[in-house]
Amino acid sequence: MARHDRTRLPAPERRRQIITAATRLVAERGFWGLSMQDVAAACGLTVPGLLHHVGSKDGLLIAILEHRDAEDARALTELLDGPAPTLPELCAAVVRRNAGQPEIVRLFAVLQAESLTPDHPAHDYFVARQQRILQELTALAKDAIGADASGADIVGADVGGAPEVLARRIIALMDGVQLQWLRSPGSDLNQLWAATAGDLLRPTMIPNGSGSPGHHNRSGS
Amino acid sequence: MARHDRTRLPAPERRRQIITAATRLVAERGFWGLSMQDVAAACGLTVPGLLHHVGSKDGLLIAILEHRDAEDARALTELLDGPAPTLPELCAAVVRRNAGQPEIVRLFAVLQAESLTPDHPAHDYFVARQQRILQELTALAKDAIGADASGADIVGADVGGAPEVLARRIIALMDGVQLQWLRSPGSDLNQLWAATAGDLLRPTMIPNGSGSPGHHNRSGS
DNA sequence: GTCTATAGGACGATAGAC
DNA sequence: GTCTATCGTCCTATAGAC
Repeated sequence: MARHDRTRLPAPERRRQIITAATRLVAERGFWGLSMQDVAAACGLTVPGLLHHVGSKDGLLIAILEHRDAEDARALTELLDGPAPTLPELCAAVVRRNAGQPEIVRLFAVLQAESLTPDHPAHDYFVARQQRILQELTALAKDAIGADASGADIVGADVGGAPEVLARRIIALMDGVQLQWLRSPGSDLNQLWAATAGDLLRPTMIPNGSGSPGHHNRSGS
Repeated sequence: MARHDRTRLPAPERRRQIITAATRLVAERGFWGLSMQDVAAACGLTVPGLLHHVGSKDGLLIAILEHRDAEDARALTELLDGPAPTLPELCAAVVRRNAGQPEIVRLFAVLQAESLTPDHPAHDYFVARQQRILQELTALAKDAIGADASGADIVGADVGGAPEVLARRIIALMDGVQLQWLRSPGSDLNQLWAATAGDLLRPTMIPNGSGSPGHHNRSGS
């Protein structure tokens, strides 16, 4: 139907439209299952028209991830400009945000698994992302544990690796809970997280939410 | 080179070879990224030769998953024929087994994410699998909690009470830890699990543990 | 900035010989 | 049980007109 009668959008707006549509499609089929033709069709474009904006299929994926990074950074600064949140508060905030954008969470879940192999175009991105998140959360965990006198025994009473262990635990729980959430259409992520992980952190970490984070945690998975 | 000089294997043996090779390739690229040509090449076959055995691409995936089910069932009965293990013991046993077959773990990680969308050929399989595992683990968790004196009144009250929450927590942690393991080539899954989740279950499940899992909440499913 | 046209492969699957 | 040959479809990407 709509062949020539499509409005010619300005480039930035068109780009946003492309990224939005592509995000949904990548979330559904992964990168290997994504077809440029489908993306173009979803935007009312032809394939060459689409390629004019993103250069290549890999370029499209990179554009998606960069756009996601920008959005996350924006949302996070907004999230952290109030009083410094405690670790469980921060987790809850991230979960609350993710609960409203299942498409994005699914995008990261699919790409994170798909990109485990080194030749995936998003492999390096996700390795770097994983390291960054682990570092940031570990720093926050260090503050949280330091503020809690009895915190040592729930975290493991083990070596000095306690903060990193706690960070890894949180990341693992978040990833796993989100997967369960995505597979159960009726469920609510906030509720699922509170039930599954809430009282795992709260009674241990909560006393006086002090500490000066200055670190960022990115949402996603 | 090797064109006609390939040994003509008997069907069952050839089938096993195909499934083994395909398992590795699906683990690397997912189902959408899998090409029958690659599978055929890995087996020293042409594509029609491969299709003769598995019927179609979907048929190949089903064959892979069915073979996996059979293997898992075999390993599990072997695992459970001794004295009934406690919940953390069972977890450790599963982790120990998975640590030896990263390829299989990766297969499930990739397919589990990829099959979140309903039109994926393995969607129904993974929904059923998730339900089955949740039920089994919940039953075990009920026993574990029942053995805890302080948890006597936990069960009941609400729909999907404490045992299911514990089961979900274990599943989430396992999925998340395995993802972290797969992304860090040097790491050891047993160690990672013990550090991240080990003492999360032990102090809670032992009669005198000070853990307090008394928490009612509903979790969607 | 978007189009038509087309190149150039790779894909899954079928038919039929051996 | 495996092959050769081939079909039709889909893909990413390029060239050049408007």
